[in-house]
Amino acid sequence: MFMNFDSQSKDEVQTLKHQAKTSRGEATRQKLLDAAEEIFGTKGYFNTSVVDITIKAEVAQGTFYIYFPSKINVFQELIKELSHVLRKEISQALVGAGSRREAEALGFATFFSFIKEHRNLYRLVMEVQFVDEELYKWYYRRLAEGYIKGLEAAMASGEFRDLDPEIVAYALMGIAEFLGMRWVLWEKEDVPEKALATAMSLIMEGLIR
Amino acid sequence: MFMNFDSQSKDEVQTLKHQAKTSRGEATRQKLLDAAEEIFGTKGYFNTSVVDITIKAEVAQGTFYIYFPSKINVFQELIKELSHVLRKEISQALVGAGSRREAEALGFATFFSFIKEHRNLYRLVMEVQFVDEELYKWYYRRLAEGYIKGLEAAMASGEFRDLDPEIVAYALMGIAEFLGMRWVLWEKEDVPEKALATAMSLIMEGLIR
Amino acid sequence: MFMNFDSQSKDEVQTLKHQAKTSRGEATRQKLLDAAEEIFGTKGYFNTSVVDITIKAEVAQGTFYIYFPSKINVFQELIKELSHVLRKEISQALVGAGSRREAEALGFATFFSFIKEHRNLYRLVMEVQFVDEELYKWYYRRLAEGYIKGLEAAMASGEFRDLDPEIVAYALMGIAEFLGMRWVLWEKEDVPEKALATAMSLIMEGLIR
Amino acid sequence: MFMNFDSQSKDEVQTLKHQAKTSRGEATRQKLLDAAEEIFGTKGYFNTSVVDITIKAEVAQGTFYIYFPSKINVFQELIKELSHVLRKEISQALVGAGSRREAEALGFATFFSFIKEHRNLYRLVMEVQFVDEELYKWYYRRLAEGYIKGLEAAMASGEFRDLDPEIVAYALMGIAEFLGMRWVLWEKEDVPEKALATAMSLIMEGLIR
DNA sequence: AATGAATGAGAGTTCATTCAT
DNA sequence: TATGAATGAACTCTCATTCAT
Repeated sequence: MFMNFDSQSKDEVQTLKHQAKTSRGEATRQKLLDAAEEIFGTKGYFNTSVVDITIKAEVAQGTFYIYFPSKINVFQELIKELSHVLRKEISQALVGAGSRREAEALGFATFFSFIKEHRNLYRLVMEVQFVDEELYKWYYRRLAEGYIKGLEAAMASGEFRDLDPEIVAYALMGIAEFLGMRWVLWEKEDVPEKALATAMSLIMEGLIR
Repeated sequence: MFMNFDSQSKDEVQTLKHQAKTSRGEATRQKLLDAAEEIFGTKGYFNTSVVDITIKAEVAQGTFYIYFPSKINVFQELIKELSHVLRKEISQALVGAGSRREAEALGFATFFSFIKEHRNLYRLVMEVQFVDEELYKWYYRRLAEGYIKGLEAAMASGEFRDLDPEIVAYALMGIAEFLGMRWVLWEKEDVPEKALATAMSLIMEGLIR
Repeated sequence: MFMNFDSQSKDEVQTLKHQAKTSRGEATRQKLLDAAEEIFGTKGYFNTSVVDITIKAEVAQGTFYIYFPSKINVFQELIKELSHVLRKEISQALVGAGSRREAEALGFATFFSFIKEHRNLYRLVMEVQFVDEELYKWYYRRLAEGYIKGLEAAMASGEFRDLDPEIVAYALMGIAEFLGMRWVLWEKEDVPEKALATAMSLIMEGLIR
Repeated sequence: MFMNFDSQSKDEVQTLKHQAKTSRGEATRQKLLDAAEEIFGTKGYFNTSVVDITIKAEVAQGTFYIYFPSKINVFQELIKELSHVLRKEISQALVGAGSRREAEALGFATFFSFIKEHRNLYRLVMEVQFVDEELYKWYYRRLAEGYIKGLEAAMASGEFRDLDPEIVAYALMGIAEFLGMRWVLWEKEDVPEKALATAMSLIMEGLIR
């Protein structure tokens, strides 16, 4: 299902406020983004103050507002980037998939390693709904799109049964998120092979014709 | 899997601060809880202020602290109650289930109608992790327990294949939450029959021996 | 011209935020208003901070916002009250005027003694245009109304020549303000008899038929 | 009274910080002054930020401080220039005046056309008192001086009655400002002929012997 | 001469909580 | 039991000014 994942869709993250004009500026901007990612991810959006971010980034408070018009703006930017990178990584991972089954497994595995890598930031996704509801829906719809395309193709080719691809997509995202939450976010370890295998066998029976 | 859901487990909600002694007091306390449920659910924990709650409840600011020691405390209480009621409703729904399949479907359906009923409050669950991480894990572990018991029984009886019940439990919860999010919370309507059927057919193939 | 000054017009100053419910609250509110009058009047709107006001009023910062929704709001309230009191004082002063000439002189004198009394606050009027342009025009239009009515009556009765009353009203207000500025605000003393007499003789020749 | 208006008085505007040495520098300086005039005039001193000015002038923030030591300094410079130009225009206008009456009318008319031309900037005068009280008094005293000289001459020659020239000067300035405010600043049009005529007839009766 | 990044003090405002009645 | 006034720390954001290039 991950196969036709949109790799080339253009949801470029826009820098609304400031495209740093010097390399020094660009470095500062990046420091702020990194700091924001870490602290937002650790404490959540509402428990994070702009001061926290600037302290972590080792710049003055005012500097923050040179690069971002508001606290919510960095947050949105991070979520958009998260969405972008996640989908890119998945679509790249699927390139080399030989069989369907392999593709499915690769998709799950990539997702798990992604949230392991971006553990902190990933927790934020669930908080987005309280910060910016539209962005929240956007995130999941975007993610679902990739699944849906892959599912449609598999159904068209006859490999998968005919089921409503959107419903299946949300079910699959749910499985991925919950296994990721339970083993990656809580246990801070890789999702065990067994979990992956179990999930695969669970779904495949239902999908493969 | 919902079958042996613990209906009698004792996670009694404790009122740390105040067990209202008069009926007038009890009424006030309930007004505050109702107001909190509505506003927390609508705006989220961090966007809600204690004043909001007292205004909605039509009492003075100070009254809040007669019944609850802090803002976070009401929140925790609501989540605990949510957890309690949800699990109770599910276990009750499963009582009359004849076959396994029916039990599964009933479990899903009950969950969906529950979050439809408590739409606002339910969104909160995702915010819990940023308010009280332990409570967050407690919530899902508790919910998972019910699933696990049911699954173990079904596996023991030979109806379900032998799979790790915890893994399957989290997968099932993920499916339920995501379909609920997509069709109940976003669409504000019942999860369509089709979604339920799709989910069932998807899973059952993988589960039933 | 001051004669028919509207004494009964109802431009009651509304307390938008808070009608203090206890006498203690009312006292605090008044302390804040007094402090605001003094400090705004001394340093101007923009040079005054809310902290300045609360320090002067000997209350905590937050207390300010119990009684006023914002800094600009107290300011507006003060200006409205200023307008109200000024016009009331003038109209009351004119009650006992026997002749026209006396009425004119009384009007000027009352105005001068008013701005002497409210020296600080009065300077604010000129700053209003940068804070709330509409309020600024409202203030002068309201003041002009009183003049206009008196002038119209005097013209109708034949005592004054027929001139455009609005033009004359603004001319008279200009004279009053500038003499007040020069001798009351700058010199911090009464406008000398001489100035009053000079102004009167200057105008009367032009007005009296 | 406008007649002997000091055209040659030396209140040269000093650039404390920087007398631009190159023509390029001079151009930049002028761009900043123009931008400051426009923005100060539109939004007032306190609502204007240095950044606003530099953006309007299309230069970098730092550039501002090459030419002006501080925000307040440009403001003062603009007010001084305003004072200078206003008085120069009036005195030039009076050169060709044949009779007294004509001179008076010309003075008023010039003032009105001046504030129409410099509408935005002129509003600033009223804000000066909160920015730099001394400058404020200086402005009006300087303006009054011109009036006073003219009045004294007219009184000496016997055309005008003997009245305190300073008092009359402030009265005249008051009339001019208020008619200007009401019809030029608020209505954004010329002071109507009628207003001018009314003002003239009002005053002349009182002045002419 | 000019740029634009950086600073940090201070602004207005909110709000969980406590206190006095 | 209930009220509503009071607190003060913390928050987001602005801005005059300085610095490095």
